[in-house]
Amino acid sequence: MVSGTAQAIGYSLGLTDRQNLDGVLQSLRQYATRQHFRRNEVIFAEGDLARTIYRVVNGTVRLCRHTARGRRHIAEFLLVGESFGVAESRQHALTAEAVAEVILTAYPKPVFDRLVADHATVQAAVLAHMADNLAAARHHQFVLSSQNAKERVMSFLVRLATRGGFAIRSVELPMGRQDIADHLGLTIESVSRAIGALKTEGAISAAGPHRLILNGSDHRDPIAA
Amino acid sequence: MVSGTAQAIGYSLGLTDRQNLDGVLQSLRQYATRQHFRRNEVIFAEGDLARTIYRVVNGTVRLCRHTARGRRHIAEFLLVGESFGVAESRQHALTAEAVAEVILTAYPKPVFDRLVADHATVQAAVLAHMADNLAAARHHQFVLSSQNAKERVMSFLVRLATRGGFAIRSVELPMGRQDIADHLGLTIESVSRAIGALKTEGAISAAGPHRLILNGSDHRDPIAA
DNA sequence: CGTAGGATTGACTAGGTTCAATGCATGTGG
DNA sequence: CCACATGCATTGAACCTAGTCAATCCTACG
Repeated sequence: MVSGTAQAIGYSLGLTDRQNLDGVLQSLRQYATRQHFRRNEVIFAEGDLARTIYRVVNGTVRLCRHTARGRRHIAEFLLVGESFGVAESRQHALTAEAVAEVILTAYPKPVFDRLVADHATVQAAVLAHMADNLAAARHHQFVLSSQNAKERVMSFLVRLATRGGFAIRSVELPMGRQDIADHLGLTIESVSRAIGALKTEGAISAAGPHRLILNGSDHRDPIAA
Repeated sequence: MVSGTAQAIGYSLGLTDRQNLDGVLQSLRQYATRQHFRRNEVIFAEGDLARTIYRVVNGTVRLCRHTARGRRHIAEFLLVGESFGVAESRQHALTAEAVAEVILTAYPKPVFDRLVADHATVQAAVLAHMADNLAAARHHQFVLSSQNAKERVMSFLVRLATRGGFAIRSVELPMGRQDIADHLGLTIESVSRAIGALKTEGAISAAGPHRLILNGSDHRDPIAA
């Protein structure tokens, strides 16, 4: 995911930028295949054997869990340039689905695992990747446990906007309202109303349901606030 | 200097046998110190430099985050035998506090890091440890986003009871109601009412506020349910 | 056009929070 | 040994946010 920690570890070990996870995968490009998935198509399911590591070339992926009672929780969205399936030891703990049309690069896990076993710098990259995932998961824990509907939606928009680098004011929402709801622990109606409220407050503006603009430099971290 | 020493230790102790994190820490026991903290004492704070890895010898630790508005979120509790501070690259992302009197074993991080860098089996252990943490964090995401007050409390009790091994019916709650509330995203009153409701339903019984008994084999996984 | 799927809005309800009071231990000083 | 204070936990009542159920509105696409 966003590789803040990866950078830090990389520097502390005197590595170059190529030794983050992307660089590692790059070095496996001769083993890579390109895969294409349609909207809502399952990439792998919870419990499947983990044979492949993926990197998003285009589109958006959701990592989710379905309950027998029909409830669904989306643990994470993967955007362009982000990788998933790296941490799994044997089986996938979550289901991966294409939010919309998705193109992925697929790397065979055995080859990757061998690279990990043989190179300390690769191991550091994997550790950093997992540390990033853990930090993201714990941030989301905080959002879910301590924020109301409007705050959750705003946190989500800000995180989307700031993924992978510096703040951007214009946010594209590749996923539908139901996906957002299942990620934030809300209903689709509450998400809609929260977005509406943020619009009337002037915190955001809309250029269609899937394109929002964050107004003001008010994107302060709700944790610090 | 540190590097050579750590490597020598690794070899001399036959690290291949010590595949989990506990075994790894065990091999560092000559560098370990014992630390003692009182109830509510801060072990390290968010933002502190990560110099030490801890293992709980006795008592319970909470990993939490305090906001400027006075809200608090407890990401995780650490019980006897569990380790924390392993994942941190440079700074601690969370604050660690003693829930009650706590005794910890402290391992200097530089020595540990050196061991990690030099031994593939140690790296595998650290990766497994982080994968466990990530799985726990994502499970908690699910609890927070998809369950109501009673379900959250029940999930919490079941997880406490089944930590580290097989199901136990009698659960000790080392933490107070406020800690549980801040972990589950509820208020102290809702936790109290949920426990009361579970008692009248017969799902649990109480032998004092800090000792509960889980009745029935009804500890079904709410995810599968 | 007309249809279909998603998004929005409205009215009502329910579950959790808030505020406030009471209960129940433990500990301390007279 | 009792009286009181202190810190949690529990209980009660009013309120409010988000959920539920249902209708309507878009907008993209045959």
